Amino acid sequence: MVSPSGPVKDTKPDSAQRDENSDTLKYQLLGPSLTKAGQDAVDQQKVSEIIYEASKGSKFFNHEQDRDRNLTVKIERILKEKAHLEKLDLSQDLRRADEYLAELELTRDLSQYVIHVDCDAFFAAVEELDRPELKTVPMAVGKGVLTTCNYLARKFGVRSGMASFVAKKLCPQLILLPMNYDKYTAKAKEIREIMAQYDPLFESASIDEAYLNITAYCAENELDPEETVQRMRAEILQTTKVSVSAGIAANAKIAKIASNKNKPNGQFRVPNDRAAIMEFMRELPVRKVNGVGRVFERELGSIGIETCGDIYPHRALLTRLFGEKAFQFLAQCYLGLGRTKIEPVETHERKSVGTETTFHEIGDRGEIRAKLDWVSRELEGDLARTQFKGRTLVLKVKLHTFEVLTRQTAVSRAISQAKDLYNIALPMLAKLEKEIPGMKLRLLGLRCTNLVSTKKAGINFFGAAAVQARPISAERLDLKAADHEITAEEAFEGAARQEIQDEMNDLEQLSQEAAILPDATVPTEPDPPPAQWDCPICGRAQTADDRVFNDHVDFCLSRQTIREAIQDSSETPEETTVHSNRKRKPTSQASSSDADPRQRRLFFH
DNA sequence: GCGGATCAC
DNA sequence: TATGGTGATCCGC
Repeated sequence: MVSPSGPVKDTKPDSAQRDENSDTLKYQLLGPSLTKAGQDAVDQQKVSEIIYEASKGSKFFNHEQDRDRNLTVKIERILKEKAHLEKLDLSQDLRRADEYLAELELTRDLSQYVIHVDCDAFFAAVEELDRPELKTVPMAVGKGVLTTCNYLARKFGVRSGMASFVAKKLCPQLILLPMNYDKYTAKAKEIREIMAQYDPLFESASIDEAYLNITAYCAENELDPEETVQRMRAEILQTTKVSVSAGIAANAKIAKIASNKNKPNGQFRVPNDRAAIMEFMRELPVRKVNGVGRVFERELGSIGIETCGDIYPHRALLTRLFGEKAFQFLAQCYLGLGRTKIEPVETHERKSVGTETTFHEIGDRGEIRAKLDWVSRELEGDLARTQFKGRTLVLKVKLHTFEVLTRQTAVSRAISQAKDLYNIALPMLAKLEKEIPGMKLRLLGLRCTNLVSTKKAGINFFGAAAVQARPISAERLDLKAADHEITAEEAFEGAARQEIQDEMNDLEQLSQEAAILPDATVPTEPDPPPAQWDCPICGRAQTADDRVFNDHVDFCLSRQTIREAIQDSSETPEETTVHSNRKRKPTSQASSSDADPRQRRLFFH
């Protein structure tokens, strides 16, 4: 935690500097969804005061204050660097920037009609369908933190992402409803069925958002994009009783921005015309662009970039101040470029599976282990559902101060069982406890990365569905070259190997079905000796050296697995008990693609 | 490759 | 009294 020695005296901070940046902090506390719709008629000044007063002195508040101070320091560095750069000869940087802009311009594609469809206050709207009387009162969905609120609630300054007790301060009569995720999923499905008629390859960006390419539909039906979208929105409203808003543009980035223009129950089009697009972007606050959050907004603002049009005069500085990726992202913002390729989300390759849970502050080591046990089992279930194993395990903790730490361990073999997850995670946890005496947690999470698919290999190798299996299969086959095409022979070998692996896994799973996690819930474990830890599997004392220790645990795990597999192989029932569609967790799919500032997407045609 | 940070929803 | 869960990417080391 950076603690600047005393309040920062800055020559020209964001706006006005009062008592220790309370302005920027208050702005920070307003939350991330400030730029969303429905806030125009709200007295932000008053709202921020109320939030500030409600939060003051809490641990959350103190953490936000720390972050705010750190950002102020970082911005100071940026400003100093900028002043330094301006004394130099930047003609090289300027030329490079202009070359890149020219190169980007060549990729501009105005031939497609892309739309972004966004349900209006979706969760709240679905609840209002069941209970129409809620339409006339301010209402929000979510416990602890709000996920959505209706437009009446927004009039009070209530927003998604806000702590509910703060929302109650802003609007004491606010009705709070618990989430009904299954209900929202069902309604989302109805809406998607309609959207599929307009673009069968549409892309779900989240439960309540989608991108469609309606170019073909417009041509076939001899309709304007605007008429098409009117028709689709009317159809959705009529048959599902949910209103949606839409943006129409030449690419996904602008369509997304446009869908917020006439919310709720409206649509907005930016014509497929270069001049119109450039003009639209020129006055657009950078914060409206997907990928620019509160932090980047402040950083950009500090050097005088508030709208996308402001990017151009600063183009020579951007790479040095924010990095290559950020420059490329901003260049696309200035030009109004974005992807035109819309594809089903299933074609995306998943990169991680994780679970985390927040609880009341816990300092007791036994209780923390019980939480780890629970999270391990949750993750096992999620991995079974998604059909993955992981070769890297990431432990995440949030301290009682709201500070977040992660630790990861690479495992030589892919794991998915609660017992393995727990056993790999425990040493990481123990090490943290050693590093942070008296550690108190408010969150614990586990995530698997470096995924390996456990889907049956069979048809995927030869059938049309091969697209999904390819990248992972390549890894499974130990192919070194990423772009290596899989031959039928290799595929067969891979499939055969997979069969064996699956069998092993099944045996493993069966053998552990009755087994309780070893030492999983030992209530009070004495502190490990300062220089050594006990291996969670064999119990032998090991050194404190990370690598040696982890290697040993890994070794123990694989040995144990083999032993159990042999023991149990005499009695192998037919079927493995797979955790089939158990409780469904709100796994909002990753919203895809044009979301990251540092991610560049070029589209050649 | 690891850990911190940012971002979206 | 009290501030979420899932997934992704980028940066600096």
